[in-house]
Amino acid sequence: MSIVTKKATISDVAELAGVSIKTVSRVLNHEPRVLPATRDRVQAAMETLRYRPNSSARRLASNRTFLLGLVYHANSGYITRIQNGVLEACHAEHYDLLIHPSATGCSDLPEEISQMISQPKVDGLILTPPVIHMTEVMDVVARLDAPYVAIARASVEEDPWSVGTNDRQACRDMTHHLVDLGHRRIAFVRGNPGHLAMGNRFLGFRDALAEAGLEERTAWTPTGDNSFESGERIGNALLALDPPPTAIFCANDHMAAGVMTAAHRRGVSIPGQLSVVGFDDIPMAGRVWPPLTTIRQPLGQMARLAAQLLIRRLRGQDPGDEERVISSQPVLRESTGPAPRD
Amino acid sequence: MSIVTKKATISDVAELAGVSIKTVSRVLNHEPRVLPATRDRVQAAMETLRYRPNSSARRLASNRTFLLGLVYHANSGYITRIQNGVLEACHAEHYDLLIHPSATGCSDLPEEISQMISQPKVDGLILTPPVIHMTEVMDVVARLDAPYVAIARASVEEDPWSVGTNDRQACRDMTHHLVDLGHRRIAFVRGNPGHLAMGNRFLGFRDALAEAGLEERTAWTPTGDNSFESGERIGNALLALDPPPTAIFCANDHMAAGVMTAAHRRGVSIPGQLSVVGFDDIPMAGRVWPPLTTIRQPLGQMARLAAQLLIRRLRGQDPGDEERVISSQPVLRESTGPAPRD
DNA sequence: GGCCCGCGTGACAACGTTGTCAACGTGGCC
DNA sequence: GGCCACGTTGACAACGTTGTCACGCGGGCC
Repeated sequence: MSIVTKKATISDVAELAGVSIKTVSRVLNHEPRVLPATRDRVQAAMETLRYRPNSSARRLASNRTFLLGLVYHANSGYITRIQNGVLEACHAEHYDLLIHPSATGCSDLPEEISQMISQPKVDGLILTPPVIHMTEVMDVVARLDAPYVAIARASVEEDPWSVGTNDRQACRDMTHHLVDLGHRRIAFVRGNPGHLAMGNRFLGFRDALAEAGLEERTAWTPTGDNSFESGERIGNALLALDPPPTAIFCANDHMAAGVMTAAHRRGVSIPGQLSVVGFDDIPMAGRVWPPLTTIRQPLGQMARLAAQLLIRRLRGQDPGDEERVISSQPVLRESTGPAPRD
Repeated sequence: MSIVTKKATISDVAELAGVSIKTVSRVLNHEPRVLPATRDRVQAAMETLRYRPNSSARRLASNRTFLLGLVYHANSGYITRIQNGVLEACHAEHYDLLIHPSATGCSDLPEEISQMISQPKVDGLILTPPVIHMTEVMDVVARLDAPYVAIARASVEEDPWSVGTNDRQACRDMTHHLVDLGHRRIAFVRGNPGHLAMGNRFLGFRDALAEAGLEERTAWTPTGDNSFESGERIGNALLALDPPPTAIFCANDHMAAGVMTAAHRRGVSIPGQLSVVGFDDIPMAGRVWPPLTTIRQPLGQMARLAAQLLIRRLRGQDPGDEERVISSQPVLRESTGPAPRD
């Protein structure tokens, strides 16, 4: 028995199984025209020799890379969950993942993407906000006819190669929940204007406001930039109003955390004097004080589905009729409560 | 002028530059024996044709992958910063990154790593805690003689292919800071026992305690598992003691956040009645209430250095004499203050 | 019975680079 | 002047797979 076994190659397998190299290749690639008996013999031989296909050779010969590219903004904060979801799907389909963060103000992103596709370094791209809202990027993708799937683009209806969530409906429901708790002075901190899913969240808020017969005031719908800092700044401004809102709904959790910090600094008690709501359910949401009521965006599921869709696309299949909108669910914690009596 | 230009290949460049394919290859790989004039001509030709080397062909011919593998635990929470640091270094050296999360209880990690190396899918591995503390994993790595660099292994001295931080010294300093604030009843929440860097943090705490002439009590040095939940549980237990500690130093920020939540629930004011300190400076640390005093672990820098080291290793070079211990720095925020008078 | 078609298989040429080795020219040294 | 060493270059064969096409064989159809 040999201690050092040289790496088995496809022709070793072919020889042992008594077939040609090509037939082994067919088995490897699950091609249909192979006799079951032959297939078994080949598979047994692969097992015996512990054969693993050489990915570099496959890449060169097939002109594919078996890699998906994940393009995201370097400090998005959500990336871990997305990445994990994508990896699950990749693993199941024997793809690997190449990750490509884009730094802020990195003007060469289109060029870099162009190279990833045409080099080729990846077979397809998974695009996340805010990258999907950068027109230069989407132009390049379209020009190269690069296979992609977008996560959390504005509307899933317009682009069959995208997955999203029901931002609008979820925010409408949550707003009604606040109304039911007795709140009448409800503020909404809007997110980054370029980010279309954020726009949908605001629309859901307005839907509910209109349905509840509440007036929408400009002073109560300020716009942040999705950051904690903007939340803190805007929270301060809102709480300085007279009368101040009794509930502040933020388009994401980071801004909600900022609002909570502003409230704490001003000695405003949560939820006694002020209810705060976020969106996303980032890991931090349940770990701040008080635990934040929010809406859980199923990023992991969305990402997994996105990767599956992309692989379908790479195989030349249809998007399929699977639901591409995955519901976000309310998570009621302790940052919300009945409206204070005036 | 052609709209659709077929992808330029190395022989196109060779033809245009009037040299052989091999010479172009030499220029591409920065081999020394090329006349400057020739080099310039080739580079000009590459520029003209917008030539990009085909990574699949390079991989096959050179038996390298130009990929580094990042192995980490799926819900480590620190991964984003590490990943970004690694990517910076990769980008500079024209490497790409393959990420490989390991789920809890995934017993096949050794097998998967073995395949990554021998397939080959990656040229080398960057290993992070807790993976570096799994003996089965490290056995496989050693057996395959796989090039790797470890991040935050126990001691950098023992393994030249590792980077770390000064956990012990930083914790010693922070403990002295608490003593200077007048604290005498200081608890320390220890981290996951298998995680050696966590052990060093505790040692630093003990150093300072001894230096300050304070007694170490078993009841005040409980052990958690690095999670928020364990921090909350242990915080509750510590605050139920009589007398309770006036300061709680946690081996990481997640547990510190748990302790803060326990304190809030019991109506214990921070920092009025209790000072809380963490370690890591995760993004959340500055965004909880009150903002957490902690120690910033330079994960990004460590990761960048790790990737650079790995690439050196892949080139057959020495580790070099660059400092492989990057200092963690105290970050004084609002969760710490003078000890309450009894 | 001849024809055609489809299934299972194999021979052979790609794929675009890098590694090996040999060839060439130039200059220094005996 | 002949020889060797060295710096520069090229011809050619790898690298391990997949794509293309052709082949043989059996069965159904007229």
